[in-house]
Amino acid sequence: MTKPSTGQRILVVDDEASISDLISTSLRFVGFEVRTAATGSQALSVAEEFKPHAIILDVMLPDQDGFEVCRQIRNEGAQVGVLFLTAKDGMEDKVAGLTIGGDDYMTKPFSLEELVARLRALLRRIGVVEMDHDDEKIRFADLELDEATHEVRRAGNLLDLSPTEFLLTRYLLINSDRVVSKSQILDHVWEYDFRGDAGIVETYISYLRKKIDIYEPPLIHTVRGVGYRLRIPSEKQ
Amino acid sequence: MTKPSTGQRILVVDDEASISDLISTSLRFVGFEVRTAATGSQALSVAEEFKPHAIILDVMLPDQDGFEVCRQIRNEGAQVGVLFLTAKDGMEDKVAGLTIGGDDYMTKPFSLEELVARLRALLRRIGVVEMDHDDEKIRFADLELDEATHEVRRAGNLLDLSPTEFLLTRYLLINSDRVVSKSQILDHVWEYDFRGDAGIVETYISYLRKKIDIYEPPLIHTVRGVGYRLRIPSEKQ
DNA sequence: GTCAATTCTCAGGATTCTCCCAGCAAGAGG
DNA sequence: CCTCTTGCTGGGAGAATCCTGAGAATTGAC
Repeated sequence: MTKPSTGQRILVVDDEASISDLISTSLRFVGFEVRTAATGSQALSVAEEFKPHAIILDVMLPDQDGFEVCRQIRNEGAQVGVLFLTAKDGMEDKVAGLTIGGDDYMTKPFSLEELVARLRALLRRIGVVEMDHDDEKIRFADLELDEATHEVRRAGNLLDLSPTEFLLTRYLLINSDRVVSKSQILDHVWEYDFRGDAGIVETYISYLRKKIDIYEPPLIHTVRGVGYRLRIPSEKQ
Repeated sequence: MTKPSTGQRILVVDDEASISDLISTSLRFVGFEVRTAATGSQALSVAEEFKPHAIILDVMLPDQDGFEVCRQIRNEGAQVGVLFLTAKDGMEDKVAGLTIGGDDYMTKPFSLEELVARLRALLRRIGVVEMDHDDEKIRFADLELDEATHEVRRAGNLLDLSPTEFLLTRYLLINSDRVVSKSQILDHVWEYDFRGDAGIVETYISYLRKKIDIYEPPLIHTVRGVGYRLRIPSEKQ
C-alpha cells in the first residue's frame, strides 16, 4: 500500500465511463488527486482549471483525437506528461511514433498495477517528483526489484522473470508482510477484462516459487483460505 | 471493554429483508450507525442524504446491478468504501474488479464475524479511521492476533490456525473477559446458514486449547451451562 | 511463414479442514 | 455414592483447498 505523498493531480480522459471510473478509483486509492473528462473539449476546459501534472488520455475520443487534445493543452504552455491509452488494433505503431518527450502509451486492456507503475515513472521523468536513486527500488529481505531497469534480484542473483511474473512480484513486494487474496491479485495484476479463474494465480505463484524461493529462506507463504503473503520466517514457529 | 466505533455510518443494500436485518442488527450492536435500502434507486437517495462512510452492497438487486449503483454513488464525488456481497454461484464472470480502490467482496453465505472484520479493514484502508500500526492487532494477555498478517501468537510463538480457528480466536478476543454462549459463537463465527449442532463449537474450542493453552496459564475457560470466556486465571473470578 | 516464449486451462494428487459421532470425563444435585 | 447432565476429545469420512505438471492457445520475434 504505497502512500504517495504529495497528491499529484491526474486528469483521466476516456469516454467509456467504466474505464475512467476504474482508473480514477485506483489512482485515488494510491493517493493521487483525480479529475475525469469524457470528451476532448471537456478535457481542455478541465485541464485549464485543474492544472494536472499528468494526463491519462484515450486516443479515441468522440469529438477529436487524443493527440489533438494533447497538442492544444500543451499550446496553453502547460508542462504536463501524457500517458496515452489505445485499443490493440494495429494503431500501436502510429501511437508509438507520436509519443514524444517523456510521454508513454499503453494498450487496452491493461493491468492496473502496470498503469500505476508507468504513471509514476512518467511523473519521475518529467521531474514532477524528484527521484532519489533508491526510490526506484523495492526491497524485502534479500529480494530487490528495480523499477528503472526492471531487474529483480534475490541475494544478488538476477532472476529471469516473464512480464506477468514481474508484475506479480511487484504487487507482492508492495504489499509485503500483508496477506493479499487471490482476487486482489487478479484485480490488480491481470488485465481488467480477464475473465478466467483465480486458479491462474496459483499457477503463477508456483512459477515464482521456482525462481524466487529456490533460495533460502522461502519468502512466499500461502495463508490457506485467505491468500498469499511475503514474509521472513521467524525463529519462533 | 466494548469498543464502540465512533459511529461510522454504514449503508446496507440488499433486497432480502432477512439478510439486511441480520447485517444491520450486527453492525448496530458493534457501534455503527446503519441505514438500509432494498433497491438500487433507494440506495442512491439514501446515500445522498445519509452520506455513509461505507456501503455493504449486494451485486444482485431487483432494479439495477450493484456495480452501477456503486458507480453512480461515486460519481457524486462521495469518498466511500464498498463491500460487495455476491452469491456463490453467479460469480466467476462478474467478480473482476471488485477489490479495486480499497474495496472488497464476500460471497454469501458469510460469517458475521468476518463481515465486521472486513468492514473494519476497509474503513481503515480508505482512511475513515486512522490506523496506527497497532490498530490492526488485538491483544489479550500474551495472546495477540494481527489482522493484516493473519498471524496469531501466544507468548511470541506463532500459532498455526485453520480459518475457522482463526475466526473463533478473534471472536473470543473481541469479547475477552466476557462470557459468550455457544449459540452466540455459532451465530457470529459460522456462516449464517449453518444448520448443524452447537456441539461443533466444543470441538473447535478443543482444537484451540491444544494450540493456545499448551502455554501457561490457560486462557480459555468453560463456564458450565453458559459458554466460554477468555480470562487470566490469577484474577478473582 | 517458423520458432520460442509466454499465457492460460485442466486434472490428478497431496494436504488440510470441516463436521459428526461416540465414548469418556467432569460437575451438580440428591 | 449414584445419576443425570454437560463438556471434552479421538477417530474418521467427505469436502475444500492448494500445488504442480502437461499441454493447448496465444503472442511476438525474426
